[in-house]
Amino acid sequence: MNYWLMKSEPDVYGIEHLRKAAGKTDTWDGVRNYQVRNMMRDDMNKGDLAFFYHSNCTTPGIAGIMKITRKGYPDYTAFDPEEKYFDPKSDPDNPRWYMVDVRFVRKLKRVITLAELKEQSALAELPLVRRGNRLSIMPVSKQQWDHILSLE
DNA sequence: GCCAACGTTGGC
DNA sequence: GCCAACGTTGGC
Repeated sequence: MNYWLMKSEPDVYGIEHLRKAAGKTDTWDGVRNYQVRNMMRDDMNKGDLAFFYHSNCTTPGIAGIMKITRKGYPDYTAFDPEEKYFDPKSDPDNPRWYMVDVRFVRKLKRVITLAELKEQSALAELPLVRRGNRLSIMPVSKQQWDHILSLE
């Protein structure tokens, strides 16, 4: 089983949106980055756990935990011209973009802030805290996962 | 709102 | 295949 960190802007889609979704489950769609696409398509599996990270907001940080409930499958929002993330180059017969399904597990007792994560030498290798990193989904090692939870 | 960093696009 | 221009991300 793998661990992940997944970013979203809470003004657009935060952990409360997921908590209130039907079945507390939703699609993680709209990813239009090849590196992240590859991870969703090849490496994310049903049963994996992921941190829900709030980005581009007043206090960026980890807000909760979710579970992957469906492994990577074609992101159908890419096929719909009405969708914000429509991509005419993604062919339903040869999809360019993938998504996964996620289910709310719980909120953390408090948001573990980016500033705090940056102070942790144990997390120095986490892409999130590395300069210039732009991955919206990244792998988290078991050691990093446990360390982050110990901060809660 | 600024801007550094980085990915993508497209002309050549 | 190079690389300048452009667009996006996301912290601050």
